[in-house]
Amino acid sequence: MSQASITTVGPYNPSEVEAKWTDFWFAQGLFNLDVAPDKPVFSCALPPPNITGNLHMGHALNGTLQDILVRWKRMQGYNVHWQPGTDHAGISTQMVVERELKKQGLNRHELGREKFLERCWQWRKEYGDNILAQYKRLGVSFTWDRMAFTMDPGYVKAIYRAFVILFKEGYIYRGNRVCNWCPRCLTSLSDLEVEHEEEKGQLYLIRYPLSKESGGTGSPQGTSLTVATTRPESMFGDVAVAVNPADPRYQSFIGKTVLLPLSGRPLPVIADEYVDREFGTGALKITPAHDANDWEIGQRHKLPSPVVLDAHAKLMQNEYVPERFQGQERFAARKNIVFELSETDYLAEVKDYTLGLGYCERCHTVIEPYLSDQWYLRMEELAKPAITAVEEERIVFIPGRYATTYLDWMKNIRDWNISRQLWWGHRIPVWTCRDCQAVEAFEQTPLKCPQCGCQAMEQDPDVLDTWFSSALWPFATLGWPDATPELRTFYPTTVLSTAREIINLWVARMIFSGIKFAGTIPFKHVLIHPVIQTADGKRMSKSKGNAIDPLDMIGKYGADANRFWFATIGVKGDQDVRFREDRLEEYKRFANKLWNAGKLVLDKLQDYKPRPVDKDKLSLAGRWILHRYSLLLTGLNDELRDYDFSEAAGALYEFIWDYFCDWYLEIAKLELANEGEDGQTRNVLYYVFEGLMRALHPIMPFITEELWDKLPRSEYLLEFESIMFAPYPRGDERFVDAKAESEMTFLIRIIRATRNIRQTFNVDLRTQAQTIMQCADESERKALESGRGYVGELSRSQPLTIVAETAVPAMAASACVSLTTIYLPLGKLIDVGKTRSKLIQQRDAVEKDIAKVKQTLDNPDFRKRAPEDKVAAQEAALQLSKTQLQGIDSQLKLLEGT
RNA sequence: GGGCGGUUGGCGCAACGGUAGCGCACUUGACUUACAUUCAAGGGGCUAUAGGUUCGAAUCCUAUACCGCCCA
Repeated sequence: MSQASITTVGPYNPSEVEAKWTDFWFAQGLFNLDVAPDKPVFSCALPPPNITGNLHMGHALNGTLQDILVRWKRMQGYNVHWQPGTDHAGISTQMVVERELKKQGLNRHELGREKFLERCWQWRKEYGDNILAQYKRLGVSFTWDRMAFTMDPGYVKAIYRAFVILFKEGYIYRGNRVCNWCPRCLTSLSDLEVEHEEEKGQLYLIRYPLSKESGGTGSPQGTSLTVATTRPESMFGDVAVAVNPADPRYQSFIGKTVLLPLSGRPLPVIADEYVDREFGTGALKITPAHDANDWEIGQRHKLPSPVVLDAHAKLMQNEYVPERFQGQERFAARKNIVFELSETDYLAEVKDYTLGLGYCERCHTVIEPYLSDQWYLRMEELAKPAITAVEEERIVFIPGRYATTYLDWMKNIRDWNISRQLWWGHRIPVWTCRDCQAVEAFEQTPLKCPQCGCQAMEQDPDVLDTWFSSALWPFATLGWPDATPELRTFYPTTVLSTAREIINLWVARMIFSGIKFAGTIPFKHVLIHPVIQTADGKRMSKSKGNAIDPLDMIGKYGADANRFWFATIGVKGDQDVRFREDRLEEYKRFANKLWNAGKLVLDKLQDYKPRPVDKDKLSLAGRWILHRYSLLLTGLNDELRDYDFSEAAGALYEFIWDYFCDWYLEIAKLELANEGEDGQTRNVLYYVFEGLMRALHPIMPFITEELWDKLPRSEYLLEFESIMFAPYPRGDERFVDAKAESEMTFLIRIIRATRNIRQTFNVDLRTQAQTIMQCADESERKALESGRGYVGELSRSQPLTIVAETAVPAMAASACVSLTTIYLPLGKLIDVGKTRSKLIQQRDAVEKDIAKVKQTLDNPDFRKRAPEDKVAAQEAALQLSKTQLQGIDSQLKLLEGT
């Protein structure tokens, strides 16, 4: 684009600039993949967002952090690939499509499987890429031409390959057991898709009378065993009552028979260690088909497991359920059953009780434990290498504490239910022969039964858990199982950045899948970013209506400002961060500040041709800013390497605003007005500002691209089509200059102290005022002399006298900085009382310092045990404070004379 | 029940064993030729509580309290 200075007035307008560069980047195809084999590789895979989803704060934060790394590495000359794409999200998508259907008065069963899937695909086409367009607004530099979807043909191939491998090796098996069932979604769920919450409920104490055969009366008035349950509606599925074998209360019951209330069915009383004697009455009804723990007990005691609740959680029509309750929904049934129990004297007591309930993660329906056939993945063997990979730190979590989260789960791993009773997803590639009952997995639809050769093969109706497919994401997107150049180049990926809630759900599964299928770990570093909460520390949720839409914020403050905020969050701080709009306001102002600095710089660099800085001809301010700048760059590269995003952002903010704008630019204006041929100011100005744009670019890509585009550029830099390919700057050792640092810091303090005096006495900063600086210390005085120009101008001290000793002027206001005393002979402007209180305030502060340092130094153990340099530092501090105190005292004494 | 994180000026956060900083808010002054989305100056904190380690603790250890997250 063109070189031009900025002529606009008024504040920076991010939306205009951001739209312009988005268009440019895409029009030029700058984000397309380039498999350059000779460059070092940096790759990462975006956690594929759900096709039903919209960009939320977590996505925006995570996307920004990855983009910062990607842009930084790209500028460092790496061969970069950032895999984008979306996830078909079985349950969620099916839910939204069903909701759409419902509006039209339809349901999926009326429509049929094939038609329903067409609707899903239609939905995917219409809305599936919404979120990617939203990501675009954030400025993320995905490898856009490698967009993937978990139902792309190539991806599907990977899934079926993986499944068949696992099946043939015996890792996948059919299991009939109690699983988590959502009666609304009508599917099973894995343990991780169930949310546990506590709720106030009731504990029902029900009498199970001892049968006549066992010596009871068979009625609730006679001898009975009182069992405690939170779920009376499941009682018709009871097959036993269990007590703890060591419980003295129930010894006599063991082996006897009790009768199931309302039904009369006899139940054995069994003894099992599992029963907690403290819970309820210590007697537990056993319902194997409707409780996971009861299932275990039932198995141990070889008990039957009658099913009494159907897939919709309604009481079944079978011989176990009394007719009058059949077809009742579980919660209605509970009410009715409890009512009848109390009417018939079976109900002993109802207690308030806080119970832990499982809810479907997607639709928040209470989970029903349900006995059914499901496909399970045997986990123990698969988990082993995935555990050692993290234990041996071949995979490192950042922050490190999340390795514990992962390891705890992996070490207690249970088999994974991978089948879902859904239609949208990857249909389980297992066929059963209707003739010979052979069961086999195939990558492609089999033509005939491999056993008997008949053609009556029937595919399993269920689909795979979505996480089974996303577990393959880092390599399936690169072409696995084929040995593509992309797979060879970009696998394993460098880093994965994601939210902590999916460490087990997704990260863990990618790790064992990567090791199993791609032969090695899928990534080296796992970044876990914080959760963004509402301003009052609540979880953002669309249904609660308290979620902040990042696109609104981008519209209001600009993508750059939002990105900067995300960078300040980083991954190393708290595990939760509160959303505060004033932070965005702050970074919008920061962008504006930078923009205006750019305006000034461009104005001063009109007709400028880039030239190297002549180090020997630098002014103090030039040396100082180059020193600061070099430290900044060295720090930035270290911080980004260590994933210290917030440190990097903070350093840039401080450098740009506090050093570059507040001090250097002000001084540069003075120097430019006065300097001659050899003057280095424009060289420094250019060198620092141009590099600064590159340094900031990964965090704020838009504004930096715009300003950099307008800057004059050397032949070398002109070769780059965009700042995103220009080299990331590095600190230059030659510019490190501790002396410039200390001198400039001293001068800044002098200027501030002088301004302070003037403000105290209402001396307008626009008028010049006579100032005397007295300093007996030679090196300090020399620094003052060399900075005379800056001090005089920036504190409006004219004429400025610098002396070793002076007779103190009458009626002067004063202040001490280090070993220097500043006097402003203000004559009648002086308010003696004010001056004195000001001095006393300073004196108090210095005395406090002295007291503290003295306390340390007077401690003999300190001198004995503390390292020498610490002792010396304390002594030096004491000396300095003492000198300052003398200065202040002598001024106070003079004041008494006036 | 187990694990983890947090508690620092009014608010949100830094400070990674050596005299507690930043932003917002607040007070005062200034439309100074890049910027009032700005500039200048200022006030405000015995770092949740109780012990301990150390010459020295916001920082390390142990309890307690409260807030929050994850797993069962």
